[in-house]
Amino acid sequence: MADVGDQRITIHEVARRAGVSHQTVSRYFTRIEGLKPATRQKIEAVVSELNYRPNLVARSMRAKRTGRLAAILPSTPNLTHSNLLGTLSALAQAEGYRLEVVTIVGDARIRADRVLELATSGGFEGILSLSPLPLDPARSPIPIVTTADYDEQMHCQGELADASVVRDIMKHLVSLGHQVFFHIAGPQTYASARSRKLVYETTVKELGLRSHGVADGDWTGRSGYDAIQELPAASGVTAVLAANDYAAMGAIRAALERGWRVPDDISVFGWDDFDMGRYSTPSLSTVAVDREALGREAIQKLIAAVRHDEPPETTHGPINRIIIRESVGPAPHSQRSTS
Amino acid sequence: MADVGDQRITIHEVARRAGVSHQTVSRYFTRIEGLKPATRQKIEAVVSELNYRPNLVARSMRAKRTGRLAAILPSTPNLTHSNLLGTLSALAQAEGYRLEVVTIVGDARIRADRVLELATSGGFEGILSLSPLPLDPARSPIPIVTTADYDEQMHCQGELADASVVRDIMKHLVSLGHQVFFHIAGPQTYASARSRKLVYETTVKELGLRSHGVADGDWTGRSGYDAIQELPAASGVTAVLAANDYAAMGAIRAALERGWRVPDDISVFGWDDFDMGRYSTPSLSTVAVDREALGREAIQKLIAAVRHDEPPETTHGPINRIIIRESVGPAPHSQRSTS
DNA sequence: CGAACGCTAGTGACCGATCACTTTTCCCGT
DNA sequence: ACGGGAAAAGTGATCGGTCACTAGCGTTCG
Repeated sequence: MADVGDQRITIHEVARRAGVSHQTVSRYFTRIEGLKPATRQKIEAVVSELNYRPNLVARSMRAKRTGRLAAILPSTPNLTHSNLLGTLSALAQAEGYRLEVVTIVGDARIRADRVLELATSGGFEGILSLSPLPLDPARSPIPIVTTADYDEQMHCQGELADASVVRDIMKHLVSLGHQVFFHIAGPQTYASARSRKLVYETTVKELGLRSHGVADGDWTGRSGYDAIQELPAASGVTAVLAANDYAAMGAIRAALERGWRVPDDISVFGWDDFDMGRYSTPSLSTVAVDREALGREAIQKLIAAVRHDEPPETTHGPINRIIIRESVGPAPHSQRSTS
Repeated sequence: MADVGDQRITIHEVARRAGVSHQTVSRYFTRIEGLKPATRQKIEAVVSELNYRPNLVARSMRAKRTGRLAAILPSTPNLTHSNLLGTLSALAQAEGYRLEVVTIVGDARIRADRVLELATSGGFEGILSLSPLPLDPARSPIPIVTTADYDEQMHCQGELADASVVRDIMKHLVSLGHQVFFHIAGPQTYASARSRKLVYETTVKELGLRSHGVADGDWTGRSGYDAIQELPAASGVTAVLAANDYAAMGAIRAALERGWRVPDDISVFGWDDFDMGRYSTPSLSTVAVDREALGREAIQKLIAAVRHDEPPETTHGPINRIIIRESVGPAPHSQRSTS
């Protein structure tokens, strides 16, 4: 048994047993080169015998540099974040940082509090938030970057990308003969949800389309289901744009239950390209978001901020890619006419 | 405007400005009572003016007690963990601990390494793992508890619960006239996947059923899709048990594409009760897992270990609940041997 | 009235690492 | 053989808090 009596092994204990000074042991862990082979061997033996590992808390207190970044995830499961996290982690690692992914549960105020706590805790050098935060970054002693997907400011420029896709979708639907539209929105606390709604409404006006309006949703299947179920029978809606794939799934279910065929009577678009959408019947038309590109950009921005470097110029290609699957088709010829 | 020149504000600076000793400021943050109102007010004023918050790294170095627990999530999206995390967080908070949820990406070895690093970092008092870890808990200086869902040892006793559900499902299918079964398994690194497979095979023998065997899956929709697509046309399989809902969705898709009606020609069972399963067509028969109960139990066990208390006796009710939806029906051209 | 006690506040050591600086050792050229 | 300089190793201070102990002061009670 290595450690006896609940006593944590310290660098001094290792130094004592190896017959060297504590500083030499410290060097062993920070700059491997610059030690005589004999010395290194002595230390190595003791370290592996005691199974010693430096106390990172103590290290980071003295050294200031912890080499750790935190990625804040929302607790809502509306993100396919697995790939994204892998990418982020790898990128951070390549730059010499470790990425710790932290999920914070609770309402907006609690989450902002906890993030501020993380920021002032001294444990991290920078924070990357993947969810909206009602937080003034100036109150934080370390850089906080919000991903482009949710960042207000970035959306002023990123809006074009988002906008063009929503417009593209609607134009495509128009070319298939659709004329009456319906939008199931996401929570308006999310900039991305706000943006999609805004562009939807703008495009309706711009192209002179008819819209049955916008339903308030919350990303869930139920919200999509309810929205369609409450649609008047004579609304004439033939094209539905849902805020994400869950809502779209619910919408399709409700439509089928009302006896509307999808896509023969009504077309449905989702957003996010969740795994399940490919395998459901009908399979889901959706928008694949290149979250990797967004994440890459965000973490590069963060690392630059941590290092007090100039932020890298943002050069991303197309972020959103439209995927047409079975849930979208031509508008029914028989005009189920007006309200 | 608060902090000037990148200089972190320390407790001494606060003490100086408030005209008290650093220890008094420390008391202000640890034990609010025991300060004269006048003193407290002076400190409060300075604290809010400077926007000071204690450095948690320094605090936990001296105090040893960090009050923080880490919950390790797998990066695979096969868990509906949102509710669970809320529950865990609340329970921990009630016991005076803060729960930090950490997602670790990478293969098993990397993840074990990172967990060990977290354990020895001094930042946490205990670790709760929601994914399998190839790690010897004895190597960790702090308690590591794995949730019942994945823990080898617990499964020896928890197996009954799991087993009875798989058996119940199969018995139900038999009562509907099904005789030829097929199992799409999950990764065998997961104890839960192993257990389901084991019980499947046992029950096949026990009830004298015919089985087309077990396909190796990885929780994904694709693995379910491929498994069904590769099924020989004359296999005679009429009942499929998938390891989770994703695989089940893929299986249904493949079946439909081969011209098999679900559930008229073939019945499919999932596992996990994901949101989408309720809204897909056909809706998915599945098993709802009371992860909250599992999580509650696990975190209580962890906190007991951290405090060197006796572990609480495990008293959970039924964990798994079978949900029958449209994807399951009577066997085709029924030669029912029913009850 | 004084000793005992409780409450509030202060002093200096200490947690376990690294940093800055100093001392010792080693190697090499003349 | 020796001086010089680089490489290796050591010494003590330090990061920002809390802990253990002590000092001052007002209140209570014998």
